[in-house]
Amino acid sequence: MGRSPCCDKNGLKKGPWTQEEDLKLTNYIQVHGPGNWRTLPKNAGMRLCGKSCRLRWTNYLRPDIKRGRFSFEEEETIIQLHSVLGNKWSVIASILPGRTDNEIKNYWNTRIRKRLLRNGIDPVTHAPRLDFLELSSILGLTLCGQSVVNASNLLGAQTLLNPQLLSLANTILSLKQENPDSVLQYLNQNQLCTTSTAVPCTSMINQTGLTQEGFSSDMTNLSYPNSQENLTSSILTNAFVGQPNTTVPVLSETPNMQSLDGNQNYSFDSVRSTPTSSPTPLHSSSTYLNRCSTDDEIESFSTLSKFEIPEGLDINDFM
DNA sequence: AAGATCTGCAACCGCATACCA
DNA sequence: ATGGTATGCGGTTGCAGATCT
Repeated sequence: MGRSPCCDKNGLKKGPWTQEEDLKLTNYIQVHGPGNWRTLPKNAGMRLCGKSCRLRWTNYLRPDIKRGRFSFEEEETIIQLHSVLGNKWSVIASILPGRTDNEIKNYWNTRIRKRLLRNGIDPVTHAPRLDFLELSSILGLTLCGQSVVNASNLLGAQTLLNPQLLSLANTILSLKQENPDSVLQYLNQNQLCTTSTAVPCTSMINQTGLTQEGFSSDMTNLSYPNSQENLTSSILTNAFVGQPNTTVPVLSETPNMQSLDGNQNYSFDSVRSTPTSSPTPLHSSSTYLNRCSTDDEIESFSTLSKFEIPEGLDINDFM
């Protein structure tokens, strides 16, 4: 079956949208509703590709889009869902109300991914990067007289994965394959993506088939008066990392590993991934070293363990 | 101060799949 | 069953503004 062009490209405007175009599209959709994107531009009196209109609407003009910074809870949720779902941005977006798949994808690629790498976590597998860790360990022994990482602890990293969250993700994925519309229905039914009234965790846990096993007793009585999305993300967050008996791998931080300028934050963005890592380079130029944003310095990563690279070690020498 | 480089994000591209005649 | 069309999705690109040298 041949692939047809999404639209007749001749004479169609491309590039950034103007205010007038936004207004036209918004007004048209308010009257006629979204959909029928192919004919929409013509009917709305615009010389734009229907695909472009759909993208503009879903990613920017839709009234239920939440703009602005991602909250810590949202960020944690994204990381945890990504560890289970991979690059299923649309599924992740369906669990984060008001966020679009494009926004989440961009946020992942520009912020989270880099931070994971900086903390020695492979953003694809979400496991510690053994190639780097082994190197770091060896060099730590050699250069500093101590081991930087405990490899046996690293092997326990997979225990961070909560089977309950995995089950939820599986359910969502299965539903999506059977009937994409049922995903939203499922999420709404189980109050996973509504912004209406808050519901105690116990309610949601029961409705989603999650048992209380693995949650602290405090968790089951929590309610989040401000927003349901916080509840959802917090539950997912805690479901993933909050297991009472989970052994979180701890990578020792060595105080003698400051850089010469006293900056304790090292960037590992230029470290090449393991073969199982993302084949896509973070950036072709790989020049993110020593660019720790204020945000990065302020924000803490409760689920991530940091490790440091021995002073004077130039990773590029081992590339 | 100015050019170079980096960053974040909107938008584009092309493939996959659903839908329909 | 087949083939054309519409839509969804994920990867990638381009560019404006920020930051660095």
